[in-house]
Amino acid sequence: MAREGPMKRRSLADAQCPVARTLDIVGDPWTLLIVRDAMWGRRRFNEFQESLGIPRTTLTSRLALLVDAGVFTMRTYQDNPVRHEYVLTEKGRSLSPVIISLMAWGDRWGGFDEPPVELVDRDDGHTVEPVMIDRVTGRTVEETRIRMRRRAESDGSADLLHRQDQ
Amino acid sequence: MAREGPMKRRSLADAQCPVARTLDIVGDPWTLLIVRDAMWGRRRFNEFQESLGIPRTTLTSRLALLVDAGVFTMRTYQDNPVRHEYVLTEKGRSLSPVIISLMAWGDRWGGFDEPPVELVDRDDGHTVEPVMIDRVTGRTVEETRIRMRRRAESDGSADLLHRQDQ
DNA sequence: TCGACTGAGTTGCATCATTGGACTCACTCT
DNA sequence: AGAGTGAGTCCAATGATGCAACTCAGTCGA
Repeated sequence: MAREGPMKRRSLADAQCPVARTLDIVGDPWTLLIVRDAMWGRRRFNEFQESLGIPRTTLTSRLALLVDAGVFTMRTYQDNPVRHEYVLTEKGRSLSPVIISLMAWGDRWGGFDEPPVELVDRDDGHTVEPVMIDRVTGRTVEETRIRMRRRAESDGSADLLHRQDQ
Repeated sequence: MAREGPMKRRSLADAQCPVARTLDIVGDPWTLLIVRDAMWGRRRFNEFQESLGIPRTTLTSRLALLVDAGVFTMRTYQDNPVRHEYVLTEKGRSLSPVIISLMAWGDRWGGFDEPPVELVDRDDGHTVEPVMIDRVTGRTVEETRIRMRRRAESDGSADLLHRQDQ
């Protein structure tokens, strides 16, 4: 039976879930590492390529997608031959909570003896301890019993992340 | 020139970066959606499959990896035929800050008119506003000028996420 | 009691994306 | 002049993803 049309990777760009839409952009194994590297200050093709060991072809397509999605801007810093660097936009910089929570999880569960990276305040040098809290109560998200509620379609509501086992 | 050895997808399981180690587990397009679904209370194969529209083969391998990584536990709720459900472990539940920051980013940049999902406190019903702060100063991560410092190897230090353009 | 259905997969195959390696092009440095 | 560099592109091979159909052990409804 002839299959018709290409088998495209599903796109979540128009999903109703904000998590899905985000993952449509950053939900592949490389993208968030590139963003992390950019936050470390890297901005050139070869810097990313060497630091990550990512295949050049993959990096090319990844960067194109990210520029397209508005996470990076391409700035030409030299013509002839044309060379550009990739700088995070405001949209890209605001991924920092994502990166930081991934880092925190890795620190806790990654099997390190001690966290290999620490965050320090650039001004006074103290060690930053990132936590996600509820701005309203000031309590951490982990200690709050959170329920997700769907707004439109007005039907769903479910408990989030508290043990549902028996 | 004969290529030798299979061309395996690179593994970041032993990377020195906690972000990389985390992405080695959850850095594919489906995994975090499965975890999100589990936080919504889903636990059975078909619940995930229908809700996500994920191919069954992919779901099978994804769940196996996640059980293997300790993010889910498999609990048999019926023998003959054997049926199990997938429940988040403590390790899995502690991915909530990741999911929540992805959601926050999607709400802000996903092009929604209004956030389609909201988080409410299950006890008193108020709308939870998740923010990532520095526990030390209480300021948000976005307003803090953060520098990353590598611990071991003791060489690296770089600014994080503040505009490096000109 | 027979047939339809369900849940949780497995099997088969087609197509897509990622890899690793080599090649290009337009300079620049020694 | 020759080597090096930065940023890619081109290619073939392999692994991952996608779709459809099949299985197997029961359960439901008529």
